Amino acid sequence: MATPGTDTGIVYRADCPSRPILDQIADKWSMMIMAVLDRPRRFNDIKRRLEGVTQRVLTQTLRRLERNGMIERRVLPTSPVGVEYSLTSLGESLREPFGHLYDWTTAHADEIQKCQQGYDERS
Amino acid sequence: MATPGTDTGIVYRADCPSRPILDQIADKWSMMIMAVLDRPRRFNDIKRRLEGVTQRVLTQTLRRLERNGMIERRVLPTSPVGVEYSLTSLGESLREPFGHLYDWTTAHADEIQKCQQGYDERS
DNA sequence: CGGTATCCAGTCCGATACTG
DNA sequence: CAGTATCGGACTGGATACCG
Repeated sequence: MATPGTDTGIVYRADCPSRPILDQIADKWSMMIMAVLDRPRRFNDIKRRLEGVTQRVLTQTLRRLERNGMIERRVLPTSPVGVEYSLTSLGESLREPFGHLYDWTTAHADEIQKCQQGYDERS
Repeated sequence: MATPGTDTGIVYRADCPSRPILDQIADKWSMMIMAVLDRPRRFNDIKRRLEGVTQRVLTQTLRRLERNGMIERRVLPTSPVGVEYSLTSLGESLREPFGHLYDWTTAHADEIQKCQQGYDERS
């Protein structure tokens, strides 16, 4: 047995406050939506920028982000009606960590693909 | 209509290289596993630290992380057999962006909870 | 335009049992 | 210890239709 006293690693207990939050925000579409909201944008504008997202999923994700205080939903008094989504200051503050993650993915995309190929050939 | 020339926001095309990567790594368990791997750890050690994860899901997630080159799997010549997981240098480089995200969640946990309460009461 | 409602297929996930 | 195999239910996501 290893000396117990030296083992000080993280333990993610079920009641760890960051766990439910990661559940809510650390998914693909949430991150892409927030990346796209560099300024207020309307529903279909967002939809066009996230190639492949369905209306249903986009609506659901926007609702969840709104509930979590990341974005704000504003109905425009136009005809026909328009709806504009924008980042709150809370959401704005999340763009930076998300940005780091995004930068990391673009920087290491090739390396990851090579790892996958190697793994698949081995197995 | 807004002046088209000024609209330079991000568009996440389907062939954007970061999208499949986010699919693979931006999930709850992956992030928690990598946070826990501050040093090489064995399967059940990891399992104990991620309260609530099932053996099945942990195995699947570890396999995917291994395939993507984030972690390394090493069978220990012990009896009974042991298996040790550790971060690769690629995985190590991801801990920093993940760390930022984690710090953000802990820093804003209260604020998010209040937003959720407000939203739920309004609706 | 920006949704909601409904249906349905595919996927995920937990529980359980078994193995080298 | 560290898995694999299997099964059934829950949840998710896509397609479609319809609405204010």
